Amino acid sequence: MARDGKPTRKLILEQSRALVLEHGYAGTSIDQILERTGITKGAFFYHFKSKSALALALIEEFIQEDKSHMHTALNDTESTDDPLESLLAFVAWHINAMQEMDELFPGCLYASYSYEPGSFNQEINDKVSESILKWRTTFDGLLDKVFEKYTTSIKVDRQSLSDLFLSISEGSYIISRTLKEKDATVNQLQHLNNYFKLLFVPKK
Amino acid sequence: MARDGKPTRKLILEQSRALVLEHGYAGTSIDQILERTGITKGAFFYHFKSKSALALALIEEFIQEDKSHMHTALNDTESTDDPLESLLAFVAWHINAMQEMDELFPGCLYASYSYEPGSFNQEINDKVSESILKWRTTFDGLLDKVFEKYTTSIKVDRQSLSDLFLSISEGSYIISRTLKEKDATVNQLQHLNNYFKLLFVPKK
DNA sequence: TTATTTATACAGACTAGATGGTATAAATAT
DNA sequence: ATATTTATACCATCTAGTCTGTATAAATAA
Repeated sequence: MARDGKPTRKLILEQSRALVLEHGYAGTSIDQILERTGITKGAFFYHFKSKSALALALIEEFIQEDKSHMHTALNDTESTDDPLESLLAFVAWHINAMQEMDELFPGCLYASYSYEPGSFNQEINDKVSESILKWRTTFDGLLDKVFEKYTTSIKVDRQSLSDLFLSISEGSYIISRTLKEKDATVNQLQHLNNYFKLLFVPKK
Repeated sequence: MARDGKPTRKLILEQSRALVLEHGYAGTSIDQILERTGITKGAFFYHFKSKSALALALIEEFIQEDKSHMHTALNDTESTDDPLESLLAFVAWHINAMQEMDELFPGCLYASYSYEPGSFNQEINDKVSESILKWRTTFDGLLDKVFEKYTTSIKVDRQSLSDLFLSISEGSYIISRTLKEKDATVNQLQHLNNYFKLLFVPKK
């Protein structure tokens, strides 16, 4: 056959993601990508038929990784008896993952894309929405189990509780980026677990 | 004297902000701005000597508005005796402001700029950082007073507590934008106040 | 074995249009 | 009379995307 193109494709995706997170998608030119990767235009357009095809591949890869982490976290933290323990462990899993990173978190493509939706087609924007919703439904599942055995110490809005993890995560990424504070996300998510601990009390 | 240019400048800033929040800064061309405002290139470059001068003006105007809201909120909510009440009222002020909007919140320029820092010069990026820090120090002030009269029901990290408002706000904006759910921010911030209520207990 | 084919992977010049920005002269408003 | 705005032509550079050609390596056939 021919030489293996996978490393090249991987290199393009890696460097493109980094560039997009620093300049935005529209602010990232193909020439910049070529410079950063050391490949040529021919190679780039062999792997991606257009810039928007790259945008799609970037978000699809990011979504894959995101889902993968989510499932790993779910599997690693499902407790047999106590659903609150599972919930706290799930959040703690992500806290731990963040803590183990030795560099600043490079940023979330959902947020990046969401602040320039006009640069993308419907398909891409829909994928971002779906991914956000996936987080909501995942927490819905975890919280439903908690509410079977626990009640809340004060009255709260049940629905929006499912979005709090993503809210805090995304918000903390922005703080972390602008202030270049690596531990921002870890600290912020810890408060989410504090909230859960204070909020839920065993039924009866 | 001569005719007044202020309305034109205001129009440029208004429409540019909207465009930047939808396409990003790099994704917004001057031609797009001309089309949207109905003015000509001559008029644009009469008011802004370059595109980056517009970027600076946009963030400066946004920062002004942000500070103005912050001060109004502080003044409207300073309670004489109870610092916890002030804190809760300060958050509630923003919840209320969000609730009174009849359209979807168009987005935060801090977040927009922070996801394409490579498009801006140091001066602009520094202004964004400063603005984020301003929120931190503001909450530091409010929380310091709370900690004089209250203690926490569980052990928490005091420092990062000052960033939680901005974290939740920024994160909820992203959710609100992608899912086009107007009330996301209101609901998320309510959980912050819930947390504060549960966390703080009067000293002795 | 060796020559040839074939599919894949890449190189780099080239193009048409977009981009930010300039220049200029006339028109418009106060 | 002066600041503002229009209208339009223009420029250098950047942009995404195309094109033709070439290198690679495995499969095939002699």
